[in-house]
Parts: sequence; C-alpha cells; structure tokens
Amino acid sequence: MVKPFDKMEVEITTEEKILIAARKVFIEKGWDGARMQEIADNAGINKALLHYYFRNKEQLFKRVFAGIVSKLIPNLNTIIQSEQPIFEKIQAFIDAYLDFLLANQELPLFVANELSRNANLIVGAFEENGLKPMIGKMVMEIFQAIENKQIRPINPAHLLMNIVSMCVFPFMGRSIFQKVLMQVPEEMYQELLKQRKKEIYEMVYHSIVL
Amino acid sequence: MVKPFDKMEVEITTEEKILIAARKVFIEKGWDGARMQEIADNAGINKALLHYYFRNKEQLFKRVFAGIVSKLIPNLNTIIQSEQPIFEKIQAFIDAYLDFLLANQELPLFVANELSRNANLIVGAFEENGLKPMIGKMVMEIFQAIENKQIRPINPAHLLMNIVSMCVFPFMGRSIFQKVLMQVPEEMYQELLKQRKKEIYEMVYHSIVL
DNA sequence: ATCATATTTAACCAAATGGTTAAACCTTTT
DNA sequence: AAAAGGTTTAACCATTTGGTTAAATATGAT
Repeated sequence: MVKPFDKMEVEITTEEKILIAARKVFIEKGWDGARMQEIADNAGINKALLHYYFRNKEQLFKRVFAGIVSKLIPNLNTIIQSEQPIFEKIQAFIDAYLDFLLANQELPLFVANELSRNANLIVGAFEENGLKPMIGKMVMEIFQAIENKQIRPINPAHLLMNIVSMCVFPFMGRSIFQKVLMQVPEEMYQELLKQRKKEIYEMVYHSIVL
Repeated sequence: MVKPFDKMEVEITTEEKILIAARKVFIEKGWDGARMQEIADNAGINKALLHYYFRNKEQLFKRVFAGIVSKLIPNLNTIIQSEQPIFEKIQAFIDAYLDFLLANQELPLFVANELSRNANLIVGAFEENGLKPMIGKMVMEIFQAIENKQIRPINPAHLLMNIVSMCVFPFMGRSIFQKVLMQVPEEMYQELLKQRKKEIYEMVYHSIVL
C-alpha cells in the first residue's frame, strides 16, 4: 500500500531512531557508562521495545560501532589509492581526514577508548564491512619520493604517524588541550580546529620538502 | 616505638596498597568500568576496609586522579621556565614528555577520557596542587624566535599543538594506530615508540628552521 | 468484520554494585 | 592484664541495571 505523500520521506523507522539514540549515548558515555534506559528514553520508546529490536546491549553496541568505523575508512582509502603527486596526496589526505573529524568531533576518543578495552571489536567491524586501511601503498610512495629527491630522507612510518597525530589529537585530546594546556573558550578552540588543515599541511610540507 | 630494622623500609601501608590498586584499576577500566570490589581484591583487602580508608568511590578516584596529574606538570614546567635557546628547549620538552609517556603509557587515554566526562576534575586537581602548565611563556619565546629570524613565521599555538600531538597521540591512540592503521605486533610498536624522541624533534626542526 | 502479524507497553526479575553495620582482632599504652 | 585505639572482617541492605514476560494495541491482508 502506498503511503500519503506528506508522510513518505519524513518517516524514520523505529530501528533507525534506536540506532541514532544508541550512537549518541554510546559515544557520550562509552560502553560502561551507557544505560539501555537512557538509549530508550532518547529514542522515545521503552526498554522492552529496545530489546525487541536488539536482543541485548552488546548486539546494539556492535552494530553502532561497525557503523561508525565503516564511515571513515573508505573515505581515506579512495585518497590513498588515487594517482597524484606525493604533496597533493598528502594534502588531500589531511583535508579529507579533517573534514571527517570536524563533522565527528567526539568520535576519535570514543573509538580509541572502546578499542583499547576490547581489542577484537575492530576485527568484527572489519569483517562486517570487508574494509581495511591501505597504509602500505602510502609507505611505498614515500620511499619513492625520497629516492626521487622530492623529499628529504625520513622514516615513512613516523611521517605517517606524525601526520595522523597532528590531525586527530586536537580532537581526541580536546579536553586536555582546551582545559589544561590552552584554557580557551569553546568558540576559540573551534576556530583553532578550523585552521588545522592549513597549519598541518604547512608543517608537513616544510618538514620534508628539499 | 621504633620498628625492627628489617621491617622498616619494606612495609607498605594499607592506604598505599589501596592507592596503588585503585590507580591500576581506574586506569585500566575507567571510572564507569572500575569496581570497588576489584580494587579491594587487587589491594588484597575487602570492600569494607576500602570504605574505611576512603569514604566512597568518588573520594578515592579524586585522590588517584590528583596524584596522576601532579606527576607530569611540574616536570614540564621546569623545562618551560628554564633559560635555553629555543631549539634546545623544544628538544628538552620533547625528551621529558616522551620519558614520562614511555613510563606511563596508558595514562593519556585515561586522563582524556575522564576529563571529557567530568570537566571540573581538572579544577580540583589543580587546586589541590597549586600547579598549572605555563604555556604562555613558551608562546612568547616562539614569537621572539620568529622576530629574530631563528625560525620561520608560524602560529605558536599550532606549533605547540603539533608538538604535543606528535608526542602524545601514539600513546593515546595506540589502539587505533597499532591495530587499525599499522597492524604491527606489540614489540615492534614499542620499538617505534622509542624512536619517537628523535623522529619528532627532527620533524619539528626541519619544519621551522630557516 | 476478522484474522494475523508487527509494534508497543507496564510490570516484573535476578544479578551486580556501592555502601553500611556491628562485631572481632591486633598492637600499643597504662 | 586490661583498657584503648586503630585495623580487619563477614553479613547485610537499597538501588541500579540488563533483560524477560505476557498482555494490549495498531496495521494491513482476507
């Protein structure tokens, strides 16, 4: 049966409502801090219905977690796979990474946290999506760029570590940065974050260019 | 009364045993995941005794947290306050930071985590110790180094962010790095971490030297 | 209308958890 | 030896939490 036009696109299934609520609560509170009741409240339903859709907390969590992981990696892999000169590729990588981070600021801390408490979470997430980050290709290209005298000799693993660190840490360690080290108000910190794309690329560029 | 010699230095008070156990469990499991029973077990006592020494979980946690924070900051402040040329100072900063991190690898994730879930934890820890990181002086000195044409023009806030990011992230985001991005075994990752002192300094040096 | 199926709810349950109590046990002082 | 103080324990309690059950309600098909 066809639904009336004004009800068609707007509708969100209960399952979606639950996943949205669960995502929010899990990210905010972590596995240990998240409460099924709070998820139900956030989804506007009651606990029994929650268990009707997802048998238990673990199943719901895994579903949320897999959903999160599957969002970032394909994005980065396309860039890594692409054919462009090393400096352009690095810049594209930083750009894409920061776009994602700016739109999902609380994600890195959540992922690091859950991953460190449950190592095989990532295995499950990978298996479910069939995606893995292709870091090997990047390492190769850095080696080539060194041979071609495009950049100074540098250990590619550390260069990549440095780039990723500069991208992610201001988000993941936000509480430390903002409250402990810099002690700036929220809006100012957001302003800093927006400048990172440019600042990181310049840092990397100057540190490797010959 | 004086204790017999052979019992003097070795003895650990019950309070110390509790604090050591609590530190371990809190760091490992976080506030939400930590169980008073597990702390008691780890300290080799029972729950009632735990509550005799520390009235409740919160009090015990605050004590542990303050103890952790008070270990890093004085260390860094001495370096920041010291009078040495900019490059030496940066190197000393990286050295000291990495020494601390190598000896306390799980700390950054724990601190970031708890801080992001409870903002005023840090206020309490600061008040209790009267210590705050002196980042202002560092910013000034970077500005001066730019004026003196020692280093290229760069936003000091971002330079510091970059340095701290490269130092801390391989520890804080270890689960992401090791398991997701690099997929290397434990010993190899430890090897990488030990190389960071040199690698980070070289990265920073080349990125700002004129 | 009515039957079947999917959706939603209130009430309930067992286990875990932070915290309490009152009594027992040392160790030192008198 | 007995009083006093701090130290340690087993047993207990109230609340929270993940999860279940059985009944009620809506929705679409016959």
